[in-house]
Amino acid sequence: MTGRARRQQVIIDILQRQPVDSQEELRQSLAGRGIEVTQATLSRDLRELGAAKTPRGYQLPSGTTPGRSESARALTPLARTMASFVTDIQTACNTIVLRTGPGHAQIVALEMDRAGLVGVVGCLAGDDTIFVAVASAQRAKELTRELLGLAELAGAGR
Amino acid sequence: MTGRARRQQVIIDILQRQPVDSQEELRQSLAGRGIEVTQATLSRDLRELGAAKTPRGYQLPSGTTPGRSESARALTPLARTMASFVTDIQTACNTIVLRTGPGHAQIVALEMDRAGLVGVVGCLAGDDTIFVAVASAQRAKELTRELLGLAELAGAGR
DNA sequence: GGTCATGGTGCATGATTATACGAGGATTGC
DNA sequence: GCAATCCTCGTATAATCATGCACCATGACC
Repeated sequence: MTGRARRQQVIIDILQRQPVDSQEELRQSLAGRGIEVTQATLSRDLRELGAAKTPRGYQLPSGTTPGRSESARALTPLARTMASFVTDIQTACNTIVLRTGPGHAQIVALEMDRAGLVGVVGCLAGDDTIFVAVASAQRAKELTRELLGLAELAGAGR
Repeated sequence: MTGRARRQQVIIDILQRQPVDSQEELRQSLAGRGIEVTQATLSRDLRELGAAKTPRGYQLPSGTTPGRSESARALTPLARTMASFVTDIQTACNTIVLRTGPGHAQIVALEMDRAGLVGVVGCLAGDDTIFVAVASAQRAKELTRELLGLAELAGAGR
């Protein structure tokens, strides 16, 4: 009985790393980390966390932070840039769209290019928007989660 | 008489006015406005709109706007701009690409942003080209048709 | 210790949402 | 016209989620 708080912390971590489309899927991910609970408990946890079920999986409300536990990666230039300028990230099939403040898209795109993110086919930046073409929809999903983390946005829309 | 687009506009309107906790509740609100459909249809509509089910009811993704209340759809700024500057429209999966005369892309993209088209995740304009990322390939198709109409291009794309 | 209140959980089940399938209408090409 | 196609939607049902209830553990209090 490691505790509810800890479990919810792990749930946050999982949701930020990978797309989760159902509570059953989440249950299995938790089991993989040695935490076994029923779907009913997850239903309660997700409500308490304020998680939303979107067509692209469960999303945490913005402001939810991962327990610095495992996500403690030193801040890369990309992370700093993203956290500073990116205001929103959305996925659509195999394309990721990032929004920034006016005039900042170029800077962010430059850093993304330098970072050499796996699966990224190319970036195209305007004034406040960046399109990222990704090799596959699947990879786009994953990448979006990662980028949301870097940008410290936690949840996508609203 | 494509009730679908109209219905989705009404759904957006309802979701922005009052909390809706279930599709059944939404169904009743729609019925109150004279639109009668089944829960299955709403499930599809909500997915296309990208709506998320949160502990506080259904939420629309940021950027979704109420859209012209159908009646005022006569000659919008978007329609005028599109008809004036857009020379070609093509769809690729979930991305729509519009071509304009040299230097006109920015103007058109600006109007598209203002229009708050349903399903549009973001626009990016160069000099004579505009990329539009759409939430789904399905929605991209529909939107392309609508845009072709606005641009008075008949069957340009495809 | 005994009793009570509180919080967290599983189980079973009700409520809600998603989807496979097919019908009906519109459009296109012949 | 007629067949082929594409859309949209309802029906039926599967899949998923929420919750009433009971149980157990813990801690406060007598």
